Amino acid sequence: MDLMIPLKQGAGTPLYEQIYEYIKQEIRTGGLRAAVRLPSTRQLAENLKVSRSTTQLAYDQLLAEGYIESRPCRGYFVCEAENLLEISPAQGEKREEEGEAASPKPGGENGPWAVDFLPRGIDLGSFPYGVWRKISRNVMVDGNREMFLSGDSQGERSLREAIRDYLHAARGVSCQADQVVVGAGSEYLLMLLANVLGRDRTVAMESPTYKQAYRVFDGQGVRVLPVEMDGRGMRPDRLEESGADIAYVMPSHQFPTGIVMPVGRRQELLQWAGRKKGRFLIEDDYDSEFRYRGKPVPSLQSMGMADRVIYLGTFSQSVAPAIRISYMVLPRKLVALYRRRAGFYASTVSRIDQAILCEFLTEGHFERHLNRMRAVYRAKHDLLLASLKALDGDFQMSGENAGLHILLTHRSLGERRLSELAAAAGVKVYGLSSYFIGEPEKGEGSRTVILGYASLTEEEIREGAERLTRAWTAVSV
Amino acid sequence: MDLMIPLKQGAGTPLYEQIYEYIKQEIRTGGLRAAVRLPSTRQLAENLKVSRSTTQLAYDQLLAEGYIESRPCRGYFVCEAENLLEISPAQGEKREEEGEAASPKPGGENGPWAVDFLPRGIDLGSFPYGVWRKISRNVMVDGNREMFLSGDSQGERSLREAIRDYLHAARGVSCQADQVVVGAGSEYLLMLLANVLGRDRTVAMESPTYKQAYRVFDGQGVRVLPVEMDGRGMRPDRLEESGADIAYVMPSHQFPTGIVMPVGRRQELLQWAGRKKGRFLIEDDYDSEFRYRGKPVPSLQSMGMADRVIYLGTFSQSVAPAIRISYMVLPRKLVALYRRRAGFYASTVSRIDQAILCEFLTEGHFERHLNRMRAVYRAKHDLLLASLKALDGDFQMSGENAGLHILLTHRSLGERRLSELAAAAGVKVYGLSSYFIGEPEKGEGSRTVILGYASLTEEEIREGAERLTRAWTAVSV
DNA sequence: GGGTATTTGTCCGTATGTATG
DNA sequence: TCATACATACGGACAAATACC
Repeated sequence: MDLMIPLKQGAGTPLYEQIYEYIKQEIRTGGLRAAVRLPSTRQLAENLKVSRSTTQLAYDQLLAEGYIESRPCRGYFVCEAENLLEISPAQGEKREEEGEAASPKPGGENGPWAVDFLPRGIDLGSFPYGVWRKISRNVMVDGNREMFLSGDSQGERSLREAIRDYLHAARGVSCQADQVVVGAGSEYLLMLLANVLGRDRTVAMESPTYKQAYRVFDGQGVRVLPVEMDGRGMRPDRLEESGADIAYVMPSHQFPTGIVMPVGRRQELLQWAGRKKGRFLIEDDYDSEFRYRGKPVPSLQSMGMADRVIYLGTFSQSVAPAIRISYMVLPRKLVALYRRRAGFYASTVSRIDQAILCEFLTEGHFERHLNRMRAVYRAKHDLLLASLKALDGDFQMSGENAGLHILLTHRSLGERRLSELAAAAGVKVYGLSSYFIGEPEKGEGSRTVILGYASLTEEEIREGAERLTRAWTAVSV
Repeated sequence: MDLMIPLKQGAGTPLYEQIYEYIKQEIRTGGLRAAVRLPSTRQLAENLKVSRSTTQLAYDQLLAEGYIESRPCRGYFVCEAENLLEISPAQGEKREEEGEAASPKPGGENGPWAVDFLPRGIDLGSFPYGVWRKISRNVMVDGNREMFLSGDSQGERSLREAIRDYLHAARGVSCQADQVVVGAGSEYLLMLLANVLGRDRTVAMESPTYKQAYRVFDGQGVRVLPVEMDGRGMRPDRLEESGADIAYVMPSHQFPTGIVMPVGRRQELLQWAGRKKGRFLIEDDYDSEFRYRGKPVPSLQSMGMADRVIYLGTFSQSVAPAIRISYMVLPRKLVALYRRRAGFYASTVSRIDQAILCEFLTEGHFERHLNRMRAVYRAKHDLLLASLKALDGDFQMSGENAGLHILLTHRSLGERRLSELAAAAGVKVYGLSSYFIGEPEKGEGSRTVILGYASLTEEEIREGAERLTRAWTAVSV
């Protein structure tokens, strides 16, 4: 006997009921004739990958309703079913439920610091643990055993489609799922890119920039050149002069300066890319999810010339760092090259995790989560700015419309001195200089510190701001 | 036979588990020697004053893990258990739950093939889904919110320690946790290695070999040279001639040839490595977990000169491909270099997944799983060999003491012809030639096909062997 | 030496405890 | 508190092997 019963875990109806319904139908429709022996509870349980008592429950119910009879030590047998009345319940639907929960929770320790304004932190207090756990449970039900087999090297199709949909809706990025590559972190994807584009390349980077990206390129043996920025981002003239054929930029919210590249500059960059064969822009759209003011900035990739832009995004910042799932969108013409040069690398992300994230996206949890986080971060952001009001005279603030950190530039004191003063007050702030590549900055950059606030509680922000105000005003005077 | 097993009712551990543990220890310590008959379930039940199903459950578990075998109507007998894994954690055993169940089950589709002897497959039928799910639930409880933050870039400390313990116990590898690097797949770790060792290197590889490793090195811009093998593995004289400074080898069970490198050859390789500064051996210990006969082969890393050996292992094969967690053990002196050149890469494995795997290891589930899988694979292996008996005259078999595939070399027909004949019979077999790097083989290698059996059911193996026998004997005559 | 009682692995239905939401 | 699902434990029925008469 081999009953193939399609089971769906977490689908409203309990497992035993699905089994019960299935067998009942089989008996009624004659698929199972009288006196036929059903599979034993053990057999069936093993076939269906459920516990024995689940099949037991189903059989019990069938037993109670007279569909089957039990002969101890022999098995369950289908009854003569002549007078089984067909009660078809009108349409009794039940069960829906959604099951949500979770509310903000304070974070943890800050090491030796009273307050640590760590950049690129994240607030996990509002993370929907419950939802994540629930999805993860659903993903791992036995019906999904193939989850444990190896999957698509480019990332699960369903996840890539979900990412495409999200990017299209939220960032205007236009692409197909086959252009999306999923990997364990942006750094890994950049390594792949080095493979795909080849190492005899020169990458232009903003300075200061996201140092990790620089390190990856450098570690991969790719030449890296810093290219001068102005208030609108990377300067196209300097880029042209540099001789680079790839430019790594963060147009929507440059890290760490927070500069938002205006449309005009974007178009200049795109023109640069289009002028010669083999030129590409790598658009790192890190933390574009968090804008508090002004119209959302369209992505470079969405401004035409999509065949020159490699779009890079991550869920480390927007979902949770531990998740370690990032993605890139390759231009059509690079997809084939990717397949040839890097397509043989098995996906670095667990298929299970991909499935969890996919459901998180498609069921709308991600959107809800982003909205929630935007509100949370905005509150912190506003609070920090308000709490630092007293520093207005001596400092210039920037990067304050988006992102998860702000920059403070003092009119005279250097970042070293600022950090020391802050440290003496038990507060850790970060100098800008460590983000420069090439020669360190002499001007404003050398008098600038970064304050990340994402991982701090409101209380910590207040306290940190207060301490900083005290520490920095005492000297400035 | 009179086993006096001290049982404690209501002591946390279930009765059947106490029985199981007791007998397992007896077998391991030699108190119960091979071929000895155990008391029958009834006898033992009566002696211990428990139900028969209690003793039954205990025996079932021992059976699944290969400690004992059952001969119907005659009794249970202790197996030859030379290479049963024993990970003895230094001290404090705890052990809570155990919860195991499930036995081999058919997989899914084979595409257009009736039977597909895919190499490097895996049988997930016996995977302890329940345990994995449960652990995963435990890991994600609210107390563990920091699981969602980013963790150690080298891999979670606790996991690295668990891996060290396992390697020490099972493979004799001696190292500290800080030498262990965890990453999303061996390929990724090889990419890191290219970073650490530098790209102006020449890597010697066996041919045929694991093609993915070759592709990674090649893609990373590292020179790769095939070095001739003989029946004992890579030839040291040819290695010396080649001018390579790194040798990638699979001593314990070369893929795909299945050659086990004898101790003498190992020492020659170690000597080669020691002769010049900067030379390293990369020991890929892929599938070393699965040996069926003969004494377990010690790892290269454990033979002294550990400072010249980079040990590489994975859980993709032994746990599940989707898990995507691999590890490498760096020589002490490379650790600092790793930190400098690749330490800034955030870990590519989700912290959550690491925690799950860690508990899977430390709670002994991995050990049990491996023992069970060894029993499962050995049964398939024996079945395949027995089913192919008729081919003995025309074929030579090799690689039959370990691993998850065997090699068949025909006395005259080429692999192309062999594959075609098999395909005509609806069976997919794999030619050896695609595993060669450099010029393709002319001799035996060109008449050899690979049959992987891990992912096949016993029924499929029987059927596949039958079809192959028909297909190949018809022509040979 | 051939039939029979016993032993044995195996399969079975059943009952109860426990964790979770 | 209840529904669901899983874990543990019990003992009966049966066919094949074996021991015994």
